[in-house]
Amino acid sequence: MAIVPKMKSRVRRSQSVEDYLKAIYELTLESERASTNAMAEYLDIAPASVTGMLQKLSEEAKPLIEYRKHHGVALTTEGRNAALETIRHHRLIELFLVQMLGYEWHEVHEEADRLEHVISEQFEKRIAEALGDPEHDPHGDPIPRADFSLPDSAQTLISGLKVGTRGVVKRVRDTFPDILEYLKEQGLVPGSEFQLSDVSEIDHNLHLMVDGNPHEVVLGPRASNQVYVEIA
Amino acid sequence: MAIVPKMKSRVRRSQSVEDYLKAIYELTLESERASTNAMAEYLDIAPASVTGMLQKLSEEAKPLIEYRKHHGVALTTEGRNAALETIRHHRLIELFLVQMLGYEWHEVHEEADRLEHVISEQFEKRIAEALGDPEHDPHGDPIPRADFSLPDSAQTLISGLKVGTRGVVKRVRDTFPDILEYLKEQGLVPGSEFQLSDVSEIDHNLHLMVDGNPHEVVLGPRASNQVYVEIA
DNA sequence: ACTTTGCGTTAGTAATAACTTACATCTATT
DNA sequence: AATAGATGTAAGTTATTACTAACGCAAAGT
Repeated sequence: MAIVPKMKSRVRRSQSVEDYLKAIYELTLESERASTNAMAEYLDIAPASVTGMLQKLSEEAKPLIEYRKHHGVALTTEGRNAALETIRHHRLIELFLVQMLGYEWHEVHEEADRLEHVISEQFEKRIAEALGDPEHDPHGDPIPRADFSLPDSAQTLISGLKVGTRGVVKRVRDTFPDILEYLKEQGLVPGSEFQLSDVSEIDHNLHLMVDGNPHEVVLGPRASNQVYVEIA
Repeated sequence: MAIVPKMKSRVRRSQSVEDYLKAIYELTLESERASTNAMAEYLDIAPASVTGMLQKLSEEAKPLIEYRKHHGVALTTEGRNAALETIRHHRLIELFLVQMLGYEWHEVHEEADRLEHVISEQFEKRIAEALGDPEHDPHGDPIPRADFSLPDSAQTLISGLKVGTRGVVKRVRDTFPDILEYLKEQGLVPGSEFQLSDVSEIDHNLHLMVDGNPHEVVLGPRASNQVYVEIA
């Protein structure tokens, strides 16, 4: 019998499971653990369904998550790596769609959300190569490397800046397509330079002048918490 | 309320349903109707499962299939179009993987089988454009057009030729990956010229000389029924 | 026309992943 | 410490899509 080279043959996880892992990863960037309700809202699923899935996942032999009743959930190292692999897929696909297929910046999220679960290691490798092993996706989010390490990325939220500050947009989270579309219309994309002209203390609105856009741009808190910058 | 332009928003069919429709399409190229057992074998599924799915599908409001107990199944016009759309996806993706991502001819089938179910209309349009609205995939299979019409394709099986005939390989069905790999090794790919040197009446083996390959190539019936040619 | 036999169907079950409804528990405030 | 309101869990159901085992139909031979 021929000796077949041992492939790093990824364990096939269901689309659902991969989505749960991604959600936990994103939510535990903010706080230590992700609560059941936060998960339910993030995934647009009933809280009871989340409980069921978390129990199932945490009872497996080599658990991907660490779940404690009434005290939320966190990822194990295994789970974190699995989440990063899916996120790597997602972000590589987004860049691929923009660079190689001419998609617009704001059109790629849904497509990537479906494709990320079905592409092979080979596909991942080939688009990474074709794109020159990129470190950031079209929104400026860091693309996890194949070894699960993360490139540097902007951590300064635009909502925390002082009036008068000049800066460059580095990164816009892609959670809400409507926000993406709005920011694109206003010229607020990674690379745009701007100056913060005013901050309203009452409603936390940001007023800014974006280079190349003659009108003032107003960002509510929902939008301004998605935009990361580098101070000029 | 704003008037939203009516999108040709494809009905989302499950991966399973799309696979059933593709199978019926392929099998009804040979005979009028597809039998339950033939479907089961083609899809590698138990016959009872096939019966269940066919009943479910045929009881829908606008059925995609026409099913008669004990007498097999055929596609309705709706079903045929749905099958052709999936097949269009599959074949466009295969060509895309070869031309734009450097896949080998025989590596694309599995990847396309997964991707064909999840790409959007937009993705389909963009790769079709990028590839110049191609009419044939890397195996020479015709790519259905967006209006469900089919380009011409070779219909002459190599297994029907007389000894001494010279011809050009036009098309190799991609149902069995092992056959594909073997044919590629022997240099029998679309475009290859050959001469049929002998036909064994006993075991129906074909013996041929392929231009560029010094050795004689032998094809059993399983392989030779997958290869279509044009006579020189 | 009768029977055989293979093909197809029915019936009953399982896994996955969602749901709703009703109940339990935790936490913050009094 | 008691308790209201927020958050979480349990139980039971649904939809898909597969399975096995056992029975029924139909086409072909006698």
